[in-house]
Amino acid sequence: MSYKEFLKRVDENRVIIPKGSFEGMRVDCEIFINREIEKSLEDDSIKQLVNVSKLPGIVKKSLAMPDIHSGYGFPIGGVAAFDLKTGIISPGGVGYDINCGVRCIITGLKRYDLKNCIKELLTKIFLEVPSGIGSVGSVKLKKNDLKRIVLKGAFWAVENGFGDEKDLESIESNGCLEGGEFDCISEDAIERGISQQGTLGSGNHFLEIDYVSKIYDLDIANKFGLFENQIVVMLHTGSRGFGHQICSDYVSSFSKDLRKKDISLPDKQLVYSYFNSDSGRSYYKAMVGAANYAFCNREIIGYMVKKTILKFFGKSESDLKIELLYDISHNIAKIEEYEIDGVKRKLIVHRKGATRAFPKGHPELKGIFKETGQPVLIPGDMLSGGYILVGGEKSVEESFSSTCHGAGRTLSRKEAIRFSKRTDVFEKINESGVFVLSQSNRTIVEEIPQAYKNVDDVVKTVQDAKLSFPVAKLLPVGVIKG
DNA sequence: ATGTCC
Repeated sequence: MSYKEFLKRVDENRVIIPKGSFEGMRVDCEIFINREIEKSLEDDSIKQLVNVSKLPGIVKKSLAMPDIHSGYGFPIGGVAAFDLKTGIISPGGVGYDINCGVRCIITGLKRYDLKNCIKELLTKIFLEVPSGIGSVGSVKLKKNDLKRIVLKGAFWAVENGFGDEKDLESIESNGCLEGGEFDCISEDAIERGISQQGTLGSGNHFLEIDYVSKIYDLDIANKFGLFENQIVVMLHTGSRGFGHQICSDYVSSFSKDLRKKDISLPDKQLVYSYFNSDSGRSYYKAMVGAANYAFCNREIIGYMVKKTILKFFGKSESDLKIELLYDISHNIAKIEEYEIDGVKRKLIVHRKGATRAFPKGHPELKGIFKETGQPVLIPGDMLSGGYILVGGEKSVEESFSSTCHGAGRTLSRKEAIRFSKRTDVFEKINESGVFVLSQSNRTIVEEIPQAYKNVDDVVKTVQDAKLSFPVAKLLPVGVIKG
């Protein structure tokens, strides 16, 4: 049986699976996807989306963005909101890399300035920022430091000289979620977290030097300080082994609890606990701790990148104008309020491989972002670069204020490795003119451009659906793949 | 994503 047969196209950018198509569905499923990307939609990710629609307390719809692909329990690219009083919270709805996200740093440099020194500069950054699986050592933490990071997020970096205070207003939730609790985090997680702060990690994590290849909205680009041929840095990482251990601890404890209560699941990976329960609240507090760890991680790495570039050119901060544009989360569950059928309700919104995208005027946005909408940072594959978007006017009502997070995979990691055995994947990279560095060839092979959807098609869908719209397109010059 | 299988 194919899940695809149950898809009904409602407009050029959306398909639904109506409630009732499968037993146990509590709400409709809805995927923002145009006809072009629908061709690469896999049955397994639709099945996962349907499974999510069966979970207790789900509100409105089980949603997915055009970059949907198969994940642990929940699909990546999925958005699911649950009632705070009657609904659940699920580690699989957040992902193993809690608060994985993207940071964009803008500079006063132009493409031309790096023409003859990109390899040298990127190599310096590669030596400065630890990357690769199990990478350690960029900041020495004591247990009390970790405790404070869990509470304070990116602010810890600022108060310890690894960040700038003015950065905080350009980080989603100011770089700190409230309610992190150290006591809800295992000794194993603490042990892993202590050594990994300020490291990039592996897999799809990266640090990229791009140039602005196109401006779509001149007014917003001006407000953001973006201009054509400008050099910007995009970095993508999360909470490393710390968040991973927290996710895996709660997956196993929730799984035991559910077995004890004899509750059957549509998929054993779809473990959950009621938000309004001791175990549910405990996961939430630990998840917030990991989210704060990730905010701190990106702040520290951003600071190291800035220092390295300044030293490389022998210039001062004011000369090179290196500033944080924005820092977003795309693996997180957040408490947000929405009006549902005329009634205001508090929900726990799970965004797994989906980005918050508040439109201009949203009460939570401050300063310049109130006028422009929230910046949304979208990486593509390592050769295609990515986009800077802003939240669009339909996001709040249509998608719990969410949009896509990237290109989305078409090949699993295993499939990418298999593909690489019969194709010379390095040829394409070498011919591209993009300088790629990695600790591991395996990472490159898993992350080949052929393993990803076309990011332009993904962005076109969310733009046409008015969930977010493009401000600038970025193209890579040099890439560090973890 | 991940001390890529305690």
